[in-house]
Amino acid sequence: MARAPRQADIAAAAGVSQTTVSLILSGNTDGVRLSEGTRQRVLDAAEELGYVPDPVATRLASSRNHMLGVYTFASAFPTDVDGFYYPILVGIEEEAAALGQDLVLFTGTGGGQGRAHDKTAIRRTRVADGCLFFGRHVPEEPIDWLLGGGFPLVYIGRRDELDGRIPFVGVDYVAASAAVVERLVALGHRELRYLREDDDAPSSSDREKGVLAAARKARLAVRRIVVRATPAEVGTGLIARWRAEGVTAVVVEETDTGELSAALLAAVEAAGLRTPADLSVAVLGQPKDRPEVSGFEVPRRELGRRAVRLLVDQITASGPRTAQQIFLDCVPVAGSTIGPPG
Amino acid sequence: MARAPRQADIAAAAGVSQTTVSLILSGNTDGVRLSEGTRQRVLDAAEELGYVPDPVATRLASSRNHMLGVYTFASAFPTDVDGFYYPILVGIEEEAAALGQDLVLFTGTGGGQGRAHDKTAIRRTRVADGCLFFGRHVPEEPIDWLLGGGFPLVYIGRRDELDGRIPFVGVDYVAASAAVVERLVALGHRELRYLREDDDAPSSSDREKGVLAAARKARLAVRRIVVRATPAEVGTGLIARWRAEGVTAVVVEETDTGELSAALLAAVEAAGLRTPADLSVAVLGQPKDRPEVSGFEVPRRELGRRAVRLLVDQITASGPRTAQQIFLDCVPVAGSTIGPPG
DNA sequence: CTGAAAGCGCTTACAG
DNA sequence: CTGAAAGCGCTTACAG
Repeated sequence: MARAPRQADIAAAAGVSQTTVSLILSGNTDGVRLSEGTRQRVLDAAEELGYVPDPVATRLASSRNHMLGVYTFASAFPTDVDGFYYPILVGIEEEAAALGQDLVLFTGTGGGQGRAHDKTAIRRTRVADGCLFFGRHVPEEPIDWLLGGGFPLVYIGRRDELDGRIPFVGVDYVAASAAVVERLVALGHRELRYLREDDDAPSSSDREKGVLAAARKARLAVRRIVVRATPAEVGTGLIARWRAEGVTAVVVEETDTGELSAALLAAVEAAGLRTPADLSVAVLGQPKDRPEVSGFEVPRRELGRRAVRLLVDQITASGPRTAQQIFLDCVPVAGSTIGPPG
Repeated sequence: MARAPRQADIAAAAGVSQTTVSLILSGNTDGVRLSEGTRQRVLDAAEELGYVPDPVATRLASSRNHMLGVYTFASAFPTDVDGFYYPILVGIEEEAAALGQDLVLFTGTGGGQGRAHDKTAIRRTRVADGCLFFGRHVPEEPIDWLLGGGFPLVYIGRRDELDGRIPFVGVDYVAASAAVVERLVALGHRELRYLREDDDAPSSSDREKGVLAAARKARLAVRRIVVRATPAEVGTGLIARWRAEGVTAVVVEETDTGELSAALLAAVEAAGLRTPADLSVAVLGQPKDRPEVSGFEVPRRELGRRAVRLLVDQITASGPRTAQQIFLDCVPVAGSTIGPPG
């Protein structure tokens, strides 16, 4: 195959030095004056030869290649929870395109022999100018290593590992969850439950925090509010017990799989209850294809866009960067599954 | 922060040359013998200093960067037809991971001022070792340019532009469509229609070819079989006319948007007809979330996987490459919307 | 068995 | 206004 043209080839064609080609093509004309004729000759030759800068060489020499990494700890295109991550990716692509950045998807996690493999794969992200990360956990060592080396990175989702030094764009689940409980309280509910999965991701504990804060503020009995369960454990038995306890409203978390909220809604139906007449149900998030369910909408697309912007900010920032942590607000969804206690 | 250690630092610490360090660390010991003592000293020093190879430099020096480009003419993460492209991307990612390749998503098309922009953006794909393309059209000039330069590329979907020199992985719509018609004929249908969009993409004309071939072979009257229509034109009026003409079965193409098949199924229902009792309906493809519809399944995930494999083959092939064109078979979906003519 | 040297394709001082 | 040179951190012939 014919080799890709280099700056040297353009230089030969235009009768100038390779340095001049570099200066002209990179637009790096600070304090440098070049004759318009030379400029045009070089640009024409570049066009003629179909020149495309080699990003690897560019990067080695200057440390900018207009590529943003996207590191997902599982799969960038998950087959099970596609509905959840997809909008984030859409946002990332939109904003990257708008800012003239290409995206590098690191697939390294596929081979997967655990931690050791992660380490190598994560370090590979350095081929890009910076990298977006998402996943439920933070592999502290390699991330610390990247951070220590001044490598720009942004997490999607709140993270408090590494002494809060990880920049991220997260969702304000605390406020959104509290707002849902406040609405229920305003409707007159006094006995409610918060159903969550038994997994301590920040998004889960933030929701719990919001729920409890709002409950305390309304002086509700808080002791029995939080109920941890797997989707399999959610059935008519649980519903019956709650009814016996005088529960009039249930709030359930929505995770990436959406299984818990689906299980609850199914159990309520199986128990022959109507919402909100017999029981108010709100989801902390928005279940797929169920716009009638009360809760809130996570701004996923915006999450992707903001993460890209924060990352590019970091890359182009000149001074020492301070960890930036951004929270986005959720949009309340009125829905029709909550109402005054029956 | 202290600069990340380089091979030179290890060399200094171990009292050897940088070359030796490179040889030992890269395990590149073909025909080279190193004393075990030196080896151990170098490895210890590397460990001690926390050495990690710089991926950028490694790639510059070894001229392969293990990155595959993915060029979509619209958006890699489309917001409207996500269900269609997503499985292809899943397949691409899976196979890329299996082969140790990262993916570069070229987002350049977002800025979009038509052809000129395409050209630049497409040329940029050369930053990767090779590139996958998909989209309904082929921008001949830049693709020809890439091909001429020996740049490895693979299209997803059959292409016959550029004198058939474009390597691709396509779907055998001809055979799959013919098989559907053969099934209908075997059931006893003699008067059928093929409903297609008014757009001449290869995937549409291939379907038509298969339908007509099977119809001719069964000696059906072929003149009125093909009906071109937009989704908006498909309503109860059309159904009524077909009924009046004695039509007992309708075959409809499934495109990326799925609008045409959805419109037909809706019209049939609106006309108060049952399938297959009153009318047999088959879709050439598989409508989303309607597993009961008869037709065939396009192996989209496999399409992605095979495209990646073909691309990597091209990249690693040493001799002159010949254009490779691969067709994948569809999987018939029995479904329950076709039966003997009522 | 190991080192000096050239080169991957760029950028960036530094000289003219 | 433009060029020669060094350097980014590696790999890979080529000498000893």
